[in-house]
Amino acid sequence: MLAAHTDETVRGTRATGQESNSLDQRMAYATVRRLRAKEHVFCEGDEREHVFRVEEGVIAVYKTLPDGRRQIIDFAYPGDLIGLGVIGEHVLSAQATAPSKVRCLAAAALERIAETDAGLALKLYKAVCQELAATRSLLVTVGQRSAIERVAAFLLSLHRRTAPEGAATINLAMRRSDIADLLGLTIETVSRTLTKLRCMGVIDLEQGATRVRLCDLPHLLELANE
Amino acid sequence: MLAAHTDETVRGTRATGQESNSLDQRMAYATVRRLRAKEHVFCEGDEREHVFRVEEGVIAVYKTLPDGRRQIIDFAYPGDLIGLGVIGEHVLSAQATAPSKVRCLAAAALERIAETDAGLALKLYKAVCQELAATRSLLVTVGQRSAIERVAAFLLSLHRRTAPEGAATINLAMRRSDIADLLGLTIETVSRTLTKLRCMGVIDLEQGATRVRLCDLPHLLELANE
DNA sequence: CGGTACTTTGATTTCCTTCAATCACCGTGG
DNA sequence: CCACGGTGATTGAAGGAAATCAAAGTACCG
Repeated sequence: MLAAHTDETVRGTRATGQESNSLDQRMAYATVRRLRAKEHVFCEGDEREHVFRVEEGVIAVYKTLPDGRRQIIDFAYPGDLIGLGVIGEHVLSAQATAPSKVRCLAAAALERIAETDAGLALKLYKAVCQELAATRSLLVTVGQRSAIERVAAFLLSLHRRTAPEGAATINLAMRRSDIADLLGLTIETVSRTLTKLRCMGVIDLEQGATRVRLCDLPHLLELANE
Repeated sequence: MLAAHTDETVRGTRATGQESNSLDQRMAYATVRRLRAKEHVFCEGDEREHVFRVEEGVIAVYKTLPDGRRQIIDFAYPGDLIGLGVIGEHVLSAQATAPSKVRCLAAAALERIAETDAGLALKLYKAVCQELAATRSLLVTVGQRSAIERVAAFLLSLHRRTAPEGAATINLAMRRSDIADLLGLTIETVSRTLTKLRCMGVIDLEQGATRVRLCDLPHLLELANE
């Protein structure tokens, strides 16, 4: 936890607008890149030149094992930052699961500024802390929960992070295989679990399995085990 | 459960505003707390007053679910910081798995200094990035690997983080239940897997199952799948 | 339409968990 | 010194949750 090592994704800080706004300033000048579904933002081994902020869509940040198994570390939604904290090469890959837009920031410049701008450095710190909390939460889910608990927890976190206030319907914007690789399950198990939740009356699947209506949030919360 | 914080006065150093070594400076004045095996450094829900640096022993940082299941997020070894990046209350618990010593730093003071000291802020940022990388690596292990791969990966990471240069023997300094809760397995599976590794001639168990000699590192690396 | 990519559902297998018993280690006190 | 109780580790047998294998169903797009 000390020592110099590399690192990657980070969730965006809430747009405070106050304090040091070096980050926001640079955002305004950054170019936007459009991505089709399945297109990569960067790959493991790529030189790390930019930090990205998701503007639209969903970006899956993941790690692949030599034999092809894949663990998705996080889905980045609009407002989230990815690519922070890396020295040298990327150790993770990032891929759009749906058509997306990202804003590109020169990484070197950002960190050079942070060396003298405590406000910006603190902002980066907070952003990474938030990302760490999310990763820990996923670790608990994957390490301790059953399939139905994992899926319930995933739906709830998606709801919390992307649904507008009060909306009960969430847009998956990703395939079953993405959910499976996030939760450490297979696509078959994800599919079976979703149908089980539907039969229980907790959720409803709409529009060719891409949209999910959370009919019974309390029950879903209970199933997720907090 | 609240740990007694009787001996924790951090002697009054003033914020020097000096760059890179504010952290080390404060370390020098911080008091050391001794912990017995199983004693808690802090618990979920405790007010977060300090950041700790492990001086000796092993501290397990973990999260418990309402029904008692436990996921260890990380083992902190000498040199590691714990308790960073928390606002308000602790959401995790930290417990010594063996007799340990930690150095206590006032969290509020540390972060107040970071507000104007970019060097310190950047240091905190790097430390959290480091921790994030470790957590992600564990997530990949727990989400994708089989029991034998998990145990092999654990032994290797323990070796990397704690073994002196060239040493092939590692000291577990924790129970099977701690390893199980880290890897998302049961104590029985951990035990069986260790004996299987012993039968394969990859490791050797010494001193009442608390020390492990890694006889065949290349094979272990292969088993861990990178 | 026809083809592709993705999802769902079913049958079977596997790995890990659960339950249960035994064993080993260690400090204590008779 | 050794019987003892307690904690933790190991081992075995049985059961179960999810993986794997296989096939059919469904949406999408040229």
